[in-house]
Amino acid sequence: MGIAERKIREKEELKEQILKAAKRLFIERGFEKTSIRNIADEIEYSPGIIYHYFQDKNEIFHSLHQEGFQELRKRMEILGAVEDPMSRLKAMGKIYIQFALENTDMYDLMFIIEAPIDHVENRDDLCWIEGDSTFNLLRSTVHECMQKGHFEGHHLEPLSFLIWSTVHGMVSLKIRKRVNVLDVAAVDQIIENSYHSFLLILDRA
Amino acid sequence: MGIAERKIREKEELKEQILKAAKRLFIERGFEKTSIRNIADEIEYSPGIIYHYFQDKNEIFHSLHQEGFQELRKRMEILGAVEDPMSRLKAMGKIYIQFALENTDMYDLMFIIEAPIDHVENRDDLCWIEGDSTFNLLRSTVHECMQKGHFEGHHLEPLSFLIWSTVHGMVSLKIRKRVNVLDVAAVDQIIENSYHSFLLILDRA
DNA sequence: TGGATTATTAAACACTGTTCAATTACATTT
DNA sequence: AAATGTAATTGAACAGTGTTTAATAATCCA
Repeated sequence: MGIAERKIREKEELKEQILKAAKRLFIERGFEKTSIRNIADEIEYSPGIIYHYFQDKNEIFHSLHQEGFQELRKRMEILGAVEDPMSRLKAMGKIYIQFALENTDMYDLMFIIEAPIDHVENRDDLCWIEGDSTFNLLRSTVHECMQKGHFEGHHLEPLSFLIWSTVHGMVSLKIRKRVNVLDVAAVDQIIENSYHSFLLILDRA
Repeated sequence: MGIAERKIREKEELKEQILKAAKRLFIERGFEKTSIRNIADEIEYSPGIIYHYFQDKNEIFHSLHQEGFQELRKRMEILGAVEDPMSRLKAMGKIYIQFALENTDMYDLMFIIEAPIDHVENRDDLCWIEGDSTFNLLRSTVHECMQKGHFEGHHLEPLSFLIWSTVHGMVSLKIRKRVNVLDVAAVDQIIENSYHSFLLILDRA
C-alpha cells in the first residue's frame, strides 16, 4: 500500500507546512497578531483547511512549545561537561536567561502566554513531559548540590521551584516591560547585575 | 460658571461608570473576554460613547492599574509598624504574594499582561509613578537592611530587583499555570514552601 | 426662540476564530 | 475507460472583536 503511505506522508507534509508558517509568523509578530488567515495566506491554502490538521489555533501554537523546549534542552547539553554541581547550577541559570532574552517570543509562549496551555488538562501531555524533563535537570542538579553539603535546611522541591522562579521572574518582568520602574540607565544591565547577586546568594544559601 | 462645572462633573460620572463597569467585568472575566460592547451593555450606552472618554480599550484597563497599586500599597501600610528592616522585608514579600494570589486578575493586569502597558511610552505616566513608589518601598527597606550589615557584597538596585523578581516569578508561574510540571500534590503548597526557603536564603545572603 | 456646542447613536469597516455545505481531486472498483 | 466512493479543499457564512464616523438628539448661551 505505497499509495496510502504517500497520502499519509503528504498529509504530514502539509501539517508541517502549517507549523512552519505559523512559527515564522509567530516569531516576527507574536501570538495574538498571527491569525489563522495569515497562516493560510502564507501556505497558499484556504483558512478552513487548517482545521483539518489542528483542532484550533491553540493546538497549533501548543505544537511549537515542543520546539522551544528542544532548543532549550539543546542549550543545556553542554552542562554535562560541568563536574561541580554548584557550577553547573550557576551555568544553568545563565543559559536559561540567555535563551529567554534571545527567544523572547518563544519564551513567552512557553512560560507566559495563557492561551495554548489552557486546555492542556491532562498531565500526560507531551508539553508537560518536555517541561518536566527540563525541570528535572534543575531538580537533580540542586539535589547533587545538597548532597555535597550546600543548601542546608532547604527542601529539594521548594528550593528548585524558588530558583526557577527567580530567573523566570527576572526575564518575564523584562519581556513584559515592567523593568521600566527602575532607573532608565539601569534597565539594560539590570538582569546581568541581579543574576550576579543571585550567584552570591546561592553560595551563601 | 456652576453649569460648566456640573457638566464636567457629569462627564466625570460617566467616565467613572465606564471604569466601574469595566472593572466589574474584568474581575470576573479577564482582560481578553471583556469587550467594549460588554462594557457598553453594562452601562446601557452605545459602544461608541466609550471612545469619547477613552482613547481605546487599553486606556480603560490601564486606568485600573492605579486601583491595583492603591490596593497593594494599602496592604503595605501595616509594614510601618515593623521596626526591624529585615522583618519588614520578609513581611513585605508575604503581603505581595498574598495580594497576587487573592487578586490574580488585577495582578495579571499590573505585572503580566502586555497590552495596556504597551503604549505608555513616557515614564511620567501615573502608572510608573505608582509602580515606582511601590518599588521604592522595597528599595528603601533593602537599603535599611544593608545599613544594618545585611547583604554584604550586594548592590542596592540589582538586589532589590532580584527580590522582586523572585516573588513575581513564583506568583506569575502559578497564575499562568506553569506550576503543573511539579508533583501534583505539591502544587498547592509550593509557593508557601518556596517562600520559606527564600526567607532562609535572605538571612544568609 | 435661534444658533452653536456637545453628547450620543447607529451603522459601517476591517478584522478575528470557527463551522459547514458544496465542490474538487483522486484512488479503487467495475 | 467510466463510474463510484472517499478524502481533501474551498468559499461562504456566523458570531464576535476594536474602532471610526456621519447623522441625530440634547443641551447651553445669546
